[in-house]
Amino acid sequence: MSTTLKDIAKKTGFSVSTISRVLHDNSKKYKISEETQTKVQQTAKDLGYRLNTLARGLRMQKTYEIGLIVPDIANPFFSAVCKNLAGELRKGGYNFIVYDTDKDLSIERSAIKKVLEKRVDGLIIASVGQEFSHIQKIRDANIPLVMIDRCSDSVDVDSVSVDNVKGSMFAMNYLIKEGHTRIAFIQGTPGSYANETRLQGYKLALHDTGIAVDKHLIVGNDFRAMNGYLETKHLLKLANPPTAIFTAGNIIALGALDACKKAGVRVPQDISLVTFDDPVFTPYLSPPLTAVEQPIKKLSEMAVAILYRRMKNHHGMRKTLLLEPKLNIRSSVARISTRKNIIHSTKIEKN
Amino acid sequence: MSTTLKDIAKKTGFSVSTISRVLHDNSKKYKISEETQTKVQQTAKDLGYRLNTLARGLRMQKTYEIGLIVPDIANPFFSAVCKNLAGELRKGGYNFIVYDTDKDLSIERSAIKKVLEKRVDGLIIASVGQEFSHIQKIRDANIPLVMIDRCSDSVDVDSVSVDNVKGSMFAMNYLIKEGHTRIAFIQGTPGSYANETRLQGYKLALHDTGIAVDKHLIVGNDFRAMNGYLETKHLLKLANPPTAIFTAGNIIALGALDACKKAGVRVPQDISLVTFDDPVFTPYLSPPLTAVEQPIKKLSEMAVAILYRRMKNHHGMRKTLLLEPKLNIRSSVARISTRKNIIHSTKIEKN
DNA sequence: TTGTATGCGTTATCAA
DNA sequence: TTGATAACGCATACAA
Repeated sequence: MSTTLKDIAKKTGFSVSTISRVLHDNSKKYKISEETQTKVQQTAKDLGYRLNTLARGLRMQKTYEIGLIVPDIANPFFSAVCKNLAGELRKGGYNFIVYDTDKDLSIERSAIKKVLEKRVDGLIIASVGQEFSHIQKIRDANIPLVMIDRCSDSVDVDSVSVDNVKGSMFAMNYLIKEGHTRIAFIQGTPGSYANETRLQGYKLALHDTGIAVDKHLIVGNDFRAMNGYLETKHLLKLANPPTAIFTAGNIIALGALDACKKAGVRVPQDISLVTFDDPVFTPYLSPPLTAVEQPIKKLSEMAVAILYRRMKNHHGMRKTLLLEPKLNIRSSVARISTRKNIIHSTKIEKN
Repeated sequence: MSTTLKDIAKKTGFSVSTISRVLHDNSKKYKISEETQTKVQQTAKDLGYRLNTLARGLRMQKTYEIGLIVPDIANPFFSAVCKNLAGELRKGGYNFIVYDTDKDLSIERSAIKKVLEKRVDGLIIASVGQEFSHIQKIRDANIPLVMIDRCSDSVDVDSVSVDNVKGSMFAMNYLIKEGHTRIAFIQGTPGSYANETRLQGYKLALHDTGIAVDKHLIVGNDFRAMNGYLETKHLLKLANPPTAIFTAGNIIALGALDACKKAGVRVPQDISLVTFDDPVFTPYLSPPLTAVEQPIKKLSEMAVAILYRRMKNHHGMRKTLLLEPKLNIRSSVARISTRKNIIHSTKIEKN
């Protein structure tokens, strides 16, 4: 097996405590002679000594590990969050363990179990679904925890997330300002936090400007490209089609764009398109898409900051942060006049 | 603190071993009475007992954890690998710890150190750079290890990777078959494994078909969009510009496409474009890009399979797998005749 | 069917 | 300046 402090002790003739002190302590504290220090360090190197964090963690009741639980690490949003968190935590001397729950609540439950069994010092979680009682339980067990990309008043847990409602409203208000009134919303997975909040923003913006919500213009059922494609095709065939489409996620937008292209409908001349979420490729599409960007770096920094705070003080007040997204205006939206609107819809009807 | 076996023992009156057996053993082995079982399980639940994997790992010399070290988890390729590995390992009852080295060798070194200190049962690593002696050392320490997306004859380590050379050749041969002879290569980061192997395939394909390598057509220096943009702009201005561009990575291709669009050069009518790597968005670009797809799922499955094999047998023969990529032909390449070639280059010169 | 005792590798307390 | 010893929580060989 691997070398232990004991092995080094035997070899050098010193005691285990001495070895431990020169190897892992801020050894100066104990006034250990230069001589023994170098001797110990040398034989440690010779024997290929390697700290055993299991033993240390057990003894110290601290692992310097943070657990991260996300629904889908292949989603660019979460992989970016993951990367930023990693960098941020590294600064503080923490490592982290990632769990991908594959958007499955039962996997999420077992991930939580596993991560707690590992005695992580803290937990960052983007839960699936809208029901957070199992997360409340963790909090109640006094394990430092912060929810990200999700927040709920029904639960007493620290959280930092992006204001999806506001993001949607930014997009919608822009569309409305450009003269659009018939705006479709292609949803992601109904019931998911991201979808429901974005939908809410969509409705709110319409409501605020006195535009009636047309149920026929709210379509779709998941975050994939095919959904965007099919629903766009459907929307274009409507008797009174929308002049703009707002999609709940960028992959949906890809499908929507494709459907337009295949139907010979030009973006933005014939129809405008805006999407939530703004990964690397949106500026390079044809046309470059106007999109709602989420402040990922900020989100990660804040999550870590709040987690540290909670680790220091288990009983402080709950803290919830709502970060503001940003609308990146590019070339997928055209200003519209009533007249143009009519011409446009006539043209579409032939399709 | 949290409840331990001891606590349950005290409360129920049984010994710690009994508690341990009913809670973590395949308890039937020991013929423990139904009565005590239910009693123990009940109080375990009441007290909110949670296994401590540190203690168990220390005792059993096994952690059921696999370390994963990648250069950049925000890169769609690696985040997909990560996701697939997670699923694959979960099947076998293993968890995993991810480290993002941010393409930094010193971070990689410390990540390796950390992960070994955690006494992972195995390690999967996509190292940065081309020099693998530090990885050889891990192997020499008899820690089950498999390199992914990288392989080297200079090192005695299991590995599974994609045949980048072949991938490049697929792309190049297709271009050549379509009549192209002046084909530019926009590199990623020189010295990186991905870049060097892809470059090698580029050169080899030219060599095999008797086309001389023109050094002026090999340009670029990193995997980012700006690099693709700048170098494409430069290539288009050449006195004798290429009729096709092959980019070492998809983000480079985004920049290249953008440069063409801004210069009024049509893809594929005026210039053809092929790229290595094929994430979700390539089919949705204008035009949909012909691209080399890497077999990520297969790569992950094989990596885990080889790792398991190595965990069972420390001293088996070295195994290196080279997976075949696949060329997805879409609409970014045009057949070319000599005449068209000349017209094309004249047109470009005005730019 | 259940209990006792030991050790995994480390740190911390107390003593020398 | 260094050492002996206990404890962290668990699993297991051996006893009963």
